[in-house]
Amino acid sequence: MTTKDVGRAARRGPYAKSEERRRTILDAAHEVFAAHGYRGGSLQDVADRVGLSQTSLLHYFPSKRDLLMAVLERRDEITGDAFPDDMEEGLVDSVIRTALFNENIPGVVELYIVLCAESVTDSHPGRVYFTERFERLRKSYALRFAELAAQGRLRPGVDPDEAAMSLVALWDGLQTQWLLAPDEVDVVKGLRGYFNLVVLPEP
Amino acid sequence: MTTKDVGRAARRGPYAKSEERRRTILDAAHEVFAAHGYRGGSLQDVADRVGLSQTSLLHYFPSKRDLLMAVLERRDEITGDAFPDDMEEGLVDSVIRTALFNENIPGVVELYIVLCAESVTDSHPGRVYFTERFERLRKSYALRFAELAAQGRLRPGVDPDEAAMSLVALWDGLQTQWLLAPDEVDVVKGLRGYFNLVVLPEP
DNA sequence: AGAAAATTCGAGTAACCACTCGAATTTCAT
DNA sequence: ATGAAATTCGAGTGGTTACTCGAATTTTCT
Repeated sequence: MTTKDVGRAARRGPYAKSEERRRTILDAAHEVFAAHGYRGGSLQDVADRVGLSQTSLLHYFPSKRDLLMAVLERRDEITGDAFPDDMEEGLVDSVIRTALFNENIPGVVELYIVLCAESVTDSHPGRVYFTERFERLRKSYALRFAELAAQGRLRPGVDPDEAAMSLVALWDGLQTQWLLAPDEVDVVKGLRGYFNLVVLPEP
Repeated sequence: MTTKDVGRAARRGPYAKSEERRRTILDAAHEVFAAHGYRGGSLQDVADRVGLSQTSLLHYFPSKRDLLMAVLERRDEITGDAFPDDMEEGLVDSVIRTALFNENIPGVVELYIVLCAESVTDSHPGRVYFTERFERLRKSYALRFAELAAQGRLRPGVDPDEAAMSLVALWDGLQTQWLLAPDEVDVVKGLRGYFNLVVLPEP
């Protein structure tokens, strides 16, 4: 007996392919929620894409809400959102690089934009996630802007907290417009324009 | 016979209370779509709020899609969105005034933010509305920024088109964050900050 | 090999969805 | 007042939803 033998319960871990299954399910759910939103997307649709019965899907994620939360967590892993504090890179370069990268993954952007706005509706399971995410982002960016200010590289009169809030807002808003009119809206251009206004060139 | 008498068809207009009914239905639908989104909101919910059967509701708006379109049209009427070109007032004052007004009507803002993002999903009936709205807004603001530029009141190096795009994006993004954290986010403050960066004070 | 746990699924549930149909009731111009 | 149109609704229709249950199958550990 390798496990605690209380009674006869011999707990066994998940089987070999389990983790991979979970990942393919999450990828499918990512697509579905991006294309139809949380309320508009169905478990059946997700199951079909994986080639699994809906019942089996529910074996891995016991409810639709759980599936959504797992998708959001996975999104953080993919985009490395959990570690935005790579202090090696400057704020500006970091943001622009990410924005450039996002141009190649409209699906991820779509998921984010769609679920974010949907989460402000009544009792949406993603609400806490996005509220906390925004708080975290604002704090993180405010810190970076404050550092720039300490180096005299922030335009006088600009408040780091306000700049952080505005940067997040601008970025999201640009992405929304970009999704609706990819040929007319340039996210990176908009962000560069804002940085040019707010942060001064190195001395 | 006051009408064309082809055959015996005697068309009669809607009854007296019809228009008022339509308006109360639209108000209820506005609430429902704001609270649950288009896909998440149900005709039954709307009908219940009006105190009408679902069938009667469908007499006024023959489909859910029609109801949504009517709600969006009504939104334009309420906010006077159809006439953004009140040239008497400056761009800055006009935007700030509207933003201040919006603080008192979170429901209208919520409807806008929720449906806008939802409209980027597959075959959403509101997609055309929002795409065109953004185009119109960008063009209108670009014109106003260009006017400021002609007066030497636009910061050198700022492109009017880009400023218009960014203003719309910033505004929407701020509203989203405001809905999720009303006490921490100040839409007007953010907009003022942007204007301070972009437009120069009068000579 | 044997047994238990993990995985799969078919069938079903109860609720809800947008929408239709046919018929009753109310309004209103004549 | 009367007849036709506008309005209302009850009762369905076919479909989908998330989710449950019980049982069969597959994997893995001993």
